[in-house]
Amino acid sequence: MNDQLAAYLNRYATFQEEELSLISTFLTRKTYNRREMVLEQGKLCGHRYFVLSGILRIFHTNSKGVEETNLFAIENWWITEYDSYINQNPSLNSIQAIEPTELFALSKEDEPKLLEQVPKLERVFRLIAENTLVAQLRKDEIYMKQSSRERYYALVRAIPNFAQRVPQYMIASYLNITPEYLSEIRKNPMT
Amino acid sequence: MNDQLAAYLNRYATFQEEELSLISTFLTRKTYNRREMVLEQGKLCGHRYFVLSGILRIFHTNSKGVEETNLFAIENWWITEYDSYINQNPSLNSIQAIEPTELFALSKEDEPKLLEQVPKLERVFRLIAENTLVAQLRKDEIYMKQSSRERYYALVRAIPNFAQRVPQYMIASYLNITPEYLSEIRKNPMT
DNA sequence: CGGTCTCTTGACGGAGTTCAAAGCTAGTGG
DNA sequence: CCACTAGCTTTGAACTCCGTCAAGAGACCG
Repeated sequence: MNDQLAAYLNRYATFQEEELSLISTFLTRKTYNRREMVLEQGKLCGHRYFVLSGILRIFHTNSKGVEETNLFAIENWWITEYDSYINQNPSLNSIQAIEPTELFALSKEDEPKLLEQVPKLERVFRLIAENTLVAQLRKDEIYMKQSSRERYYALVRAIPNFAQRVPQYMIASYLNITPEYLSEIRKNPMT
Repeated sequence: MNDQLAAYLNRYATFQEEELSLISTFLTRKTYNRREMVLEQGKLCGHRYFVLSGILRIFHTNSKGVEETNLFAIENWWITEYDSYINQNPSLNSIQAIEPTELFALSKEDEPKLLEQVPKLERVFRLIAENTLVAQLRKDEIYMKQSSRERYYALVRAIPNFAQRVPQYMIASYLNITPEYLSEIRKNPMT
């Protein structure tokens, strides 16, 4: 079992070496290049992903042909296109590697088998979902009630180097502002 | 066991009558009047709630003394102040009944005991958490990328009678617009 | 019925958008 | 290893959505 994932899982429950090895057999390690697609808009999302290194983004192209970035995932995050993965609807979003990215993939078909063999993971996956929900609710509060400038600096403070690793137009879309206005914000940090 | 909750749980897994009765013993049924507080801002949130009838809202009073409503919960929703419940931080939000409301409460201390006695619920709670996350992500997409007018009508369409059951200033806050502007939107439905 | 809470109206201002064009940068191929 | 080019970022002017403030009109409760 990969050390990084083992350390991650042990934050949620205590796993024996054999359990970790067993879990490994259900995971596929994959590598993506810069800008490579992990999932295409319109397809079914059949996997959950655990990011080992790099950055993924979830986005779609809207009716005007403009990309809208909804989520990022960095190291040590589980991510998937939840609606498509859970309800097996065609995915409204694509998933793309921004940097060269390494990840583990767990398939939708394997998930129930894995949970049967390692029931402890049922709880771990619940806790992950709940923590993701708390993070999303926190994002909500920040993005609903704060100004664009505050949202930008909240993001920059939260993740060091993020602004250097991700193109500005993706950050602008995630923050729900235009690239032009983000450019202005960066020019005058503290009006 | 209450029929309504039994029907709800059976959507996620198959439960025997004895299991349902056992679950019942962990739940406390409570009734709240219009405008009564279920949880006060600043306290620890020690329960999850399943709404049988009525409406709850999660809100807080900001530094300017203005109420900000973050979430509503109607019939057949589980709700709690997630950050406080999960991480046992003092709650940043209050929970309040908008209408006379009936609910079941499950306490934080009882939850592990219940899950031990009915392990099947581990999976059910995971699915509930994941569905709540999907709903929240969907809200995010709508509220980040659509205009105030579109957000309002999306909400009205999604939940029949909602605008009649909830005061406008709470809806305005939830939609992140001023009551004044919501009033104008309602005056000119389709500019 | 009286008072408080809620909703509406209107004038004004500012944060953020749109559009168009120019300036950079970083991959790509020669 | 350099030059080209496509894509990204910056600039600026005009415009618009929506917030703020203040005052009035309903509506609901005891």
